[in-house]
Amino acid sequence: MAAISDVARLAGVSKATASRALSGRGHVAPATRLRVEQAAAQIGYVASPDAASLVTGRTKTVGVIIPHVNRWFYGEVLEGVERTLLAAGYDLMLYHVGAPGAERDRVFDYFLKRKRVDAVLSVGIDLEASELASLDQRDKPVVLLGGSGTGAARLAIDDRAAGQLATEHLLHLGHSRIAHLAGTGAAANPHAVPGARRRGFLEAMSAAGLTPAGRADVLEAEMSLPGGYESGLQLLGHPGRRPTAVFTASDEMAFGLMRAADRLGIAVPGDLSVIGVDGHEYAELFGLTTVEQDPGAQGATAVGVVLRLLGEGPDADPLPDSGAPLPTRLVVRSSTVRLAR
Amino acid sequence: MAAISDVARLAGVSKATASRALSGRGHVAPATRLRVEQAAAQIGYVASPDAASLVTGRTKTVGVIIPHVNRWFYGEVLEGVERTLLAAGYDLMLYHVGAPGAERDRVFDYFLKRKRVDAVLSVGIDLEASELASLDQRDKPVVLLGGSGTGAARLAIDDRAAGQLATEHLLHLGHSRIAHLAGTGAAANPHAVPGARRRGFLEAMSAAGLTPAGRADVLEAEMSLPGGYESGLQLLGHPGRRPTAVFTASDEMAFGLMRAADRLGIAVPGDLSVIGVDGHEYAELFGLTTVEQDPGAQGATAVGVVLRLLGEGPDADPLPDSGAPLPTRLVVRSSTVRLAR
DNA sequence: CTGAAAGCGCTTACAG
DNA sequence: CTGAAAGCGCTTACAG
Repeated sequence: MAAISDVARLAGVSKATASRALSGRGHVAPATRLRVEQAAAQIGYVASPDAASLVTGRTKTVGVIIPHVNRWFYGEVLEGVERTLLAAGYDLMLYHVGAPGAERDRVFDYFLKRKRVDAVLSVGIDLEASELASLDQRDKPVVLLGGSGTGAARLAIDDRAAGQLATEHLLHLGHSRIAHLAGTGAAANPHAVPGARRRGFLEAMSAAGLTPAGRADVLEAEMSLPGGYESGLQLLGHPGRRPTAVFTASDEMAFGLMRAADRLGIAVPGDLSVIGVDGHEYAELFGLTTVEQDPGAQGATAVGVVLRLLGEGPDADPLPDSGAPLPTRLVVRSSTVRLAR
Repeated sequence: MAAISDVARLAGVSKATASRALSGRGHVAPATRLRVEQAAAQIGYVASPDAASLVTGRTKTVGVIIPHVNRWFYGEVLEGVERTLLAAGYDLMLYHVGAPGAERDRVFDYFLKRKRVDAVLSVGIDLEASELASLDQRDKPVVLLGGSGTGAARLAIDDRAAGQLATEHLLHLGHSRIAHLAGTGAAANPHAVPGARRRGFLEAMSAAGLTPAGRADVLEAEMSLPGGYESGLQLLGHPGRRPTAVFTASDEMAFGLMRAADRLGIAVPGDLSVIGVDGHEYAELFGLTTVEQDPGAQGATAVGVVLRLLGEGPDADPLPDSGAPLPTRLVVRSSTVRLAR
C-alpha cells in the first residue's frame, strides 16, 4: 500500500512538501507540485483518511440517522443526501434508528459517540432530549430534517399548514363530512409530524364550524399502505354514516385507503374524495390529489446546512433561514371532486 | 475529548494495559480490568476508531454500493444489510452508484480506493471488469448480491429459473399467448438480471412449443411502476391480437401494467393474468401472483459472507455454498387464473 | 518555497 | 499480568 513517503521519495521531496502539494494547502512551487502529482499518479497513491483524520480531527464523514430506508419518502431523502454529500467529498455513514429501545440506544451511545463523524443529520426522527444532549456533547453539528427535537437546526415543511391546506381543499369542494387517517401517535404527540398534520385538520374543521363527529372520524395507523388499508376498511366498512372525503396523513396511506374503498365497492372520487400528503412517485398514476413536497431536494438542502455548519463552501454563504418552512404545493388530480348534491 | 491516556492515568495503569482491558485482547488481571472499566465509564471514554484503524489496518466499516435506494427491493436489502452490520459492530458506508459515467468512476477511483472500508458489498450492480479489478487490487473482500461480475463471491436467486417458473405457471393455467415485460437491457445483456429472467421466459415458451410471436411480445422498460405502465399501455393498447397473460420482470412493473389494463378497460384476471417477481410489500394487497424472494434476508446473508471473509464470527463457520441460489417461491394470488375457453 | 520534527490516539510486539 | 517504546500514515507549526 503506497504511503506518502513513497510519493515523497519518488518525487525527491519531503513528506511535508508532498502533503502540501497533494492537499493544495500551503504554497508549493508549481514545478514541484507537478512532480509530486505525477509521482502519486504513477504509484496510485491515495491518502489514508484515517491518518489524516487523526491529525486534523475531521473525518469528512456525516452520520445520517433515519427511521426507515424502505419507505418512499425516506428513500428519496437518502438519495438526495447521498448525492450532495458525495459531491462535496464526504462519506455517508448510515444508521437506521427505530423505536426507543436497546438497539436505538446503541446507535447513540456507541456509534455516534465515537469520533467518526463530523456531523449528524437526523431525518424524520423524534429525538429525545437525552439523545440530543448526547449528540451536542460531542460538539458536532446536528441538523434535523423533519421529526422533532429542540436545540438543533431544524428544517421541515409546515406540517400543520399542510394538514390545514389539505382539509381546506376538501371543504372548498363542498365536503363537510370529512375524516382523517392520522399517523400513529398523532393525538399523543401534537408536535411530531403526525400530530401537526392532525392539528391542521382539526383547526380547518373547527374554523369551518365543523367538528369531527367523535373519535370515529380520526383514526390512527402506520403511515404506510397497509396502515391506510386497514384503517380504511375500519372507517369505510362501518355501517354508520360514511364520510364523503378523507384526508390521509401520507400518500401511501391514501393508496391503501383507495384500495380499501375499491374492495368495499366505494368509488373514488364518485363516492369518496381522497387527498394525501407527499407527492409520492405513484401519486400521478393513481390520480391522487396531494400536498406535494420534494424529499430529494430536502435532503440536498439539509446537507447544505450541514456543510455550512462545518465551514465548507463559500465562506459568506449564510445559513438558510431555518425558520422558514420548506416548500409544499397543492397538486389537484382526479381523486378529489366537488361534492355531488 | 477523553483519550486512553486519561483512562490509564485515572486507573493508575499504563496505556497498554488500559487498551488491553478495554479491548479484551490479551490478559489483564480481573481487578485491573474492573478499575480500567470504571475509569473509562467515569469520564465517558470512547476509543477513536481512526487511531485504532491506523495501527490495526481494519476500519470495521463495510462499503455498500447500490444502484437505487428508493426502490422497494433495494430498500429492503439495505435494511437487512444495515441491521446485520450494526449488530456485528460494523459501520456502513453508503455509495449510490448509477450508470457508468464520471460520478460512478469517482466512487470507484476515489471513495472505494481509500483505506476506509474493510470490504465492499455490491448490491444489484453490473460490475465492469475494470471496476472489479480496481476493487480486487485493494485486496479487500468483495461480495456481490445479485447484479453481475465475475471473480468475486456472488449470491443471487436463479433469475433464469424464476423467469421459467413464472412462465410455466401461466402455461400451466392454459395460457399460450403470453407476453413478457422485461427490464432494460434484457436482450443486450443475457447474464444480468433482466436478461436472465427473459431467458427463462423464452426457454419455457419454446419448451412448450410456443415462440413469442415477434418482438411485440417482449418489451423492455425500466423495472419500475412507470416502466410497467408505459410499456403496458403500449402492449395492451395495440389494436392487434392481445396476450391473455403477461409475465413482468418485477412486481413494480406488474403494478404499472395492472394500472394500464385498468385504464384500457381490461380486467385482471378476467381478461388478463399477470405474474411478477419479487414479493413486493404491496403484492398481497393488489392480489398479485409472484415469484417471491426475500431481499431483507438476502442482505443479511450477504453481510454474513462478508463478515466471514473478514474472519469475524465463529471460526469454523464455513462459507455458504455460493453456488446454491438464494431461495424463491411461487405465491399464487388472484391475478392469475385458468384461461377461459 | 521547503524540510525536520513533533504529534494525533491508539495497539502491539518485546521485555520483564 | 504489566509497562516502555515503537510505529501506523498522515499534517502542521516552526525554522530557515
